[in-house]
Amino acid sequence: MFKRKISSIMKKKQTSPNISKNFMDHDHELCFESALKDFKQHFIEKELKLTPLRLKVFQLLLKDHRPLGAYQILDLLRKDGFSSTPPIAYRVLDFLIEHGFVHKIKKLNAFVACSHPGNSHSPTFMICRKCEKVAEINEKESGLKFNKETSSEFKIEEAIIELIGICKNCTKIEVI
Amino acid sequence: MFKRKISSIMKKKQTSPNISKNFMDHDHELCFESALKDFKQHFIEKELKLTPLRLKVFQLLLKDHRPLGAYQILDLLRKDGFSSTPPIAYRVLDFLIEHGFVHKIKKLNAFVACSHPGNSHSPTFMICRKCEKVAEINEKESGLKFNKETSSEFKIEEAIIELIGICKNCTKIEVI
DNA sequence: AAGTCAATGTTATATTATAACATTACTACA
DNA sequence: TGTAGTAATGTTATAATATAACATTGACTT
Ligand SMILES: [Zn+2]
Ligand SMILES: [Zn+2]
Ligand SMILES: [Zn+2]
Ligand SMILES: [Zn+2]
Repeated sequence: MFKRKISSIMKKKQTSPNISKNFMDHDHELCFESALKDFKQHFIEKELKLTPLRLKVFQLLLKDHRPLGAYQILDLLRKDGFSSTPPIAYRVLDFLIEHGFVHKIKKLNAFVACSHPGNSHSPTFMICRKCEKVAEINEKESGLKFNKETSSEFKIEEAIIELIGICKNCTKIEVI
Repeated sequence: MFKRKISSIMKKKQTSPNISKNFMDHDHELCFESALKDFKQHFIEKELKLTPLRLKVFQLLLKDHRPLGAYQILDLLRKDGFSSTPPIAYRVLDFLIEHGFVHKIKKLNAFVACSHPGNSHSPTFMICRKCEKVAEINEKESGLKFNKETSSEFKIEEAIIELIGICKNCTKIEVI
């Protein structure tokens, strides 16, 4: 009976994927460390060079699920003693984007750490205009699909999908 | 029997919406004039002021289903004797966007004439990276939907959806 | 040690967009 | 008919975002 209860909880967790974790209270220290570990692991697997600059930029982007603009990143780099002219940020960001560790949010001209690094993918972003946090959901989670018509008419190579609105947490706060 | 044939043709036209007309050969003069007529009609209905500048910018955007950047528009305006400092273009574009006559393509930092003016909507764009033309499809045509999970987790107010790829016409050309 | 190469640093500039204020030209109505 | 109000356009300056081109560094190779 006890076991059953646990398994029921487990099941509930699985069927309700935590797609908006980023917006809600969560153990962000754990979240941060886990993402960082993943990041480092991918560098090893792909035999990429993890330099202090690349690490620093990724850590900055992991801070709080809020995207950072290139010039915000430069300011933060300056504080840490790195060089801080525009190409520094853009080059590192290009590298991290190319290898799937970072995405650019077109709506904001800003950058976020990828939530599913390693796999190339066409992510969908939810952008809360209130708390300004961003969550990335993958294709399966979003339930997003184009109909046969569309796919037969146009060979899709890349999809930019950004949803702007209000997150669950900010809705909750609004009601109070 | 003759009537029947016609209605069958009509039906075929309806069930196969011409969502990628913009990419294919078509009577663009008709396309242009029809869009322009619509545009003018909406100005009357909404009691907006159709100035020479607004008309000119919209006409420029109707030219060939290719988006134009603000500074491209300014160059074209200059040739027509209009003033051509940045705020001129951005203000007119803001106005046209606000009233649903124009959209901005984030991927390209460029602007296109709306294909379904009058109705506020969250359009989906198909952007051909080869011929650089753009087609707008509405929600029903795209068959795009988010699952219940997503909509319960996040209150969507605006959706930016841009599909980059190769259009039907450019695919055809590639094969040849 | 000299050569190679990727990463970072530096300088300059391109591209996209907005702020702030001035002028024009149409409307209202005194 | 003049003048106050207002929306549109014009002007000047500058902000924000991004890239080109070349120099330096430092690790690794031979
Ligand atoms: Zn977190
Ligand atoms: Zn929020
Ligand atoms: Zn046309
Ligand atoms: Zn094409």
